[in-house]
Amino acid sequence: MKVAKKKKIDDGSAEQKIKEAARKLFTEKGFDAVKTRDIAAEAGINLALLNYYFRSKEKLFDIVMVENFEQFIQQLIPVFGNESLTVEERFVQITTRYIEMLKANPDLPFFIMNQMRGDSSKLLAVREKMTKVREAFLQNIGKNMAGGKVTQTNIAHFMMNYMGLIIFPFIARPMLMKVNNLSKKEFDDLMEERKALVPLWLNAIMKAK
Amino acid sequence: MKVAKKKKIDDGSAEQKIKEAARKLFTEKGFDAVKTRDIAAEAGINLALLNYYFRSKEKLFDIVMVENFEQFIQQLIPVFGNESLTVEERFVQITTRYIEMLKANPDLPFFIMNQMRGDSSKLLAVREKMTKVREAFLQNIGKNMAGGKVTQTNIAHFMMNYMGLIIFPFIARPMLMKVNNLSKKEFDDLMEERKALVPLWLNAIMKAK
DNA sequence: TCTGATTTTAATCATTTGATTAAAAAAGTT
DNA sequence: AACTTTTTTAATCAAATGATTAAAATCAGA
Repeated sequence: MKVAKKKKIDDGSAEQKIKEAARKLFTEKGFDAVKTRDIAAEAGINLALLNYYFRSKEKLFDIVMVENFEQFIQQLIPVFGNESLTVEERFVQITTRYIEMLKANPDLPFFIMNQMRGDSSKLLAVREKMTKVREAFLQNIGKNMAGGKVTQTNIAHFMMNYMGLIIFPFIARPMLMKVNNLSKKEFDDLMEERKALVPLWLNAIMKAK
Repeated sequence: MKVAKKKKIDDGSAEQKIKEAARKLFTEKGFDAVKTRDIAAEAGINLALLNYYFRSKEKLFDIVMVENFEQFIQQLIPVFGNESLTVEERFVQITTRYIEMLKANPDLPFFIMNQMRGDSSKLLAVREKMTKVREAFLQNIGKNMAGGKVTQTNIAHFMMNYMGLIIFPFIARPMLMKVNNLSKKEFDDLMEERKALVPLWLNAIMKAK
């Protein structure tokens, strides 16, 4: 009677476990830094299973990437298009939602920025989504702009500022936590504050000069 | 006098060429994505030379990293400490200098952020520099703050905002260029504009609410 | 020019890493 | 149970990769 009990506590299918492990590691460290054996270990499965289910490391990564891009962009469009809200309300709502999402996925922005460098061949799948985001911005910043009219330049600066205020803290999170001696909770509290502050600041920026 | 002519066009010693190639590639793509053979090829030298001069890929990377960190921080301290300038003037000058430097080294911020994640063992060499930056900020934002007094929270938010406005565009540069269809020159022109705009915006933010 | 040190090269090694294979184990069907 | 299919494993492969070595080329000083 050797393996009478056989620990089959199997939380979730192997396929699912692999995908989750891959998502965690890839998002955290990027494609090159993660080895297939790391993923197998993290998922607690045999290395061969990875190739059995996903054919290759790259295929697995692609899946993770598309999902991550979706999550990164997802939240923006619906709110921006909501006609029953004033533009200002939209920005408050977007900011709140977005920071909320980022608190749960703090490594996401860095992952995205990392992908946007490197080979753009993979980005075909997400290119149209990017365009949509730009259009959403375009239709929402017109009346708030200082001069009153929207230019190419305006839009670019605005995106940089808005995304910078929301996203940058998460990209720089490890540095900010080290430099300012912040615990994870303290960092999250700061982000919580920014839900209300960023729209305020953004308004001040647009009115400035 | 044998080798009077000898094609010794040799721009720089092999050691220098290796370091430059390494700096370029590591800064662009990170440690894992760059292979020692890539560096050798880029430098136009034999692979063994890399190990002859620098012992290992990691040693070479460490050199590049420390130099990059120096460049990243360098410019801040002297200006922040300049007593002959008003605080506002300091921010204008820092912003201008910093954007100038980043235009010449657009991949630097991403490299730095990338290093701050990952193993913090290597960061011991740059830790004190980080602390200095924080102190410099601390001594320069007091009087401009809305409430008049500086708190832990204030500093952190301020760093996020200021660095976000200056640095984030360079981190998101590939994305911003794709989404907004910007040429390299157009991007640089935007950055040029921000030299004057960021201090303005920053002021507006601090006064806001 | 000769000699010894330095620099560079080609060839090779050992490990890592992504992937495959053949077979065992488990689950499902009749 | 008998079998068929699906899932999982251990063993192994081939290529990529960081590193080393011994010898060749170059250089510096007499």
